[in-house]
Amino acid sequence: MTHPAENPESHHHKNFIEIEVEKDFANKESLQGKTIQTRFPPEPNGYLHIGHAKSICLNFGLAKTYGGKCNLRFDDTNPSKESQEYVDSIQRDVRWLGFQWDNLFYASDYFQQLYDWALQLIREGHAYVCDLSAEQMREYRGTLTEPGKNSPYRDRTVDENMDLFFRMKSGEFAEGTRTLRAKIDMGSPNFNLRDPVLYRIMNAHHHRTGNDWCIYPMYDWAHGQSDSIEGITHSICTLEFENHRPLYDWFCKTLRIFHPRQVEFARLNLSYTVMSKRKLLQLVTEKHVEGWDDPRMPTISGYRRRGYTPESIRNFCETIGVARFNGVIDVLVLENAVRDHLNKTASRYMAILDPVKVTLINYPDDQVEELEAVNNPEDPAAGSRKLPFSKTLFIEREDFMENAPSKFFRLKPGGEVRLRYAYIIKCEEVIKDSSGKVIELKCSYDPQTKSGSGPSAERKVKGTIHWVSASTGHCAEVRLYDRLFLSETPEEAPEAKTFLDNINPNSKTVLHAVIEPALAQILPGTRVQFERNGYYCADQIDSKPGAPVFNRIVTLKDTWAKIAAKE
RNA sequence: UGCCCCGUGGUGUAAUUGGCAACACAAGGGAUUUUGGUUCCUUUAUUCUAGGUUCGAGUCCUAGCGGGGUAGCCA
Repeated sequence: MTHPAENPESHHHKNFIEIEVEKDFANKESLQGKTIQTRFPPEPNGYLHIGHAKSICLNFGLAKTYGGKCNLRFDDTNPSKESQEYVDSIQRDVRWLGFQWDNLFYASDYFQQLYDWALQLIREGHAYVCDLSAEQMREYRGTLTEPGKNSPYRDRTVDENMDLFFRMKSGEFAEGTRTLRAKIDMGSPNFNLRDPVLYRIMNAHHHRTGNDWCIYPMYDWAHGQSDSIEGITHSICTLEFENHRPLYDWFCKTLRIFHPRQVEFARLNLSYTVMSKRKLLQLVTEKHVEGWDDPRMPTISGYRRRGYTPESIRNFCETIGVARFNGVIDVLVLENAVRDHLNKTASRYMAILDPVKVTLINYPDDQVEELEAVNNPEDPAAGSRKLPFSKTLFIEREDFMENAPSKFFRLKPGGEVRLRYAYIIKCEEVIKDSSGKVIELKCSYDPQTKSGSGPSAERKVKGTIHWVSASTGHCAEVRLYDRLFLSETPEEAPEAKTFLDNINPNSKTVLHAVIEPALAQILPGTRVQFERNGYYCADQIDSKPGAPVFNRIVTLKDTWAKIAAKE
């Protein structure tokens, strides 16, 4: 047992699981001389989401903190919902998050052992074959207030059970006609102990075992024993399995096998986000989004495509902590985590999303200047680049206001503003089309104020705006993503509505921006900041050489929007 | 309605054996700034309720209230 490594990069305070783990290794006889062994146990029936990231960080983090090991184990006991595509995507996502498993296992690796253990249970009088239909079984199970009734098949002899179970395995019976059940207590206040089903008959092709089996173990029967086989010391799972713990313990005890400790924690809930795998699947299959990796999806692959960094997701998981209280985390916390990381690492560029033309009336017609621009003020090592400047430019439409409030520090008629890394300009004339829309601003520039050219350039004006030279600018597709749901709690839909009714119809906006030349050469996957606007990622799939397509990762904080909203 | 779990600023998480309730984010105010970004300073605000044990309770006990989970041959 080693002690948690001093980690200077985080102000980590121990969560309750770490405290329990430390206590266990200090006190439990069975753990002496051992190191922690955890596992991340996804079912390959969908893509991983941000909630899984919490579990991944926890399980791999625990192993790392205490010098132990963490396995990746696929809980593949229900072939009707699982596939190799999901297995592959899960491995990719775990690696991308920055974790490497010590062993790769599948619950299906243990099907034979599980079967043998079932035989042991039958032999020792702890399991029986039951002929009740699913509906009958429900009736026999009882209700919240009434105990269940014993199945009429509960007292079959060992020989009869052995024979029937063997024939179940041999494919002699139709799906749904028989189950193998543990013989525990139909009167238990805990439903999980009312003779739970261990095996059901399923004539399904399994992505790994093919057609070897036609009986498949239930979660409860497979999970704890898989943990036991792998020597898992701490089996971390979410709160909804809390009521299963007595059963988990019963199996280990009755089978007399290594007994891991199940510890439950609260799953992640994010505001404005759905986290249920079933609902995420529905969004994909019904085409409300463009796939599992749609940048609006809370999947790991969605965040990756969107441009989130693994570091920011790990930091997020660290920030939110681990507890047994079921709360909701504000998505802002996640967004802040990316901003925080990207602020330090992303190079800045000029891009105009909604251009308006600016003509500098006193600037020489054919002159082009190469201006020096800092790539990242937070990181001197990022260096600088040249920015072409000329008579005709584009600025952001929202950086000009004809009747501006006093606190508006950008361009207005007769007003001055600095063009970042360039000159101070003054708006002399506003040109509009017949509909009244501003189409051009005629401005003068002050030649004394060229950035970095000495004391005369130090003149202060209230605002600085970004710009792109018209002659050298490129055009690029930009996708603006907003939250997928309008409701803070999308799963809570009013009567006769579903979470789909809470979808934000404007969660994706595609536009064409004017970008500075350097930005046009950016490699797919690169994350950049569009100055004064937000962080963007050159899409890995749709970008072409010299023609990047940008996904907005997250906007910059916008204090002005807050001020303007107050007016 | 049974059983299990959980209640600490607006949100999330801390608080050695019971010993000055703290950290982050959010919100407000200010400073700096050639990004209304970043950074820095600062303010507001917390133990669900009622009893009990104790010199002393967020922590222990009892009751109440509130929230969540649970009646798949899903995981």
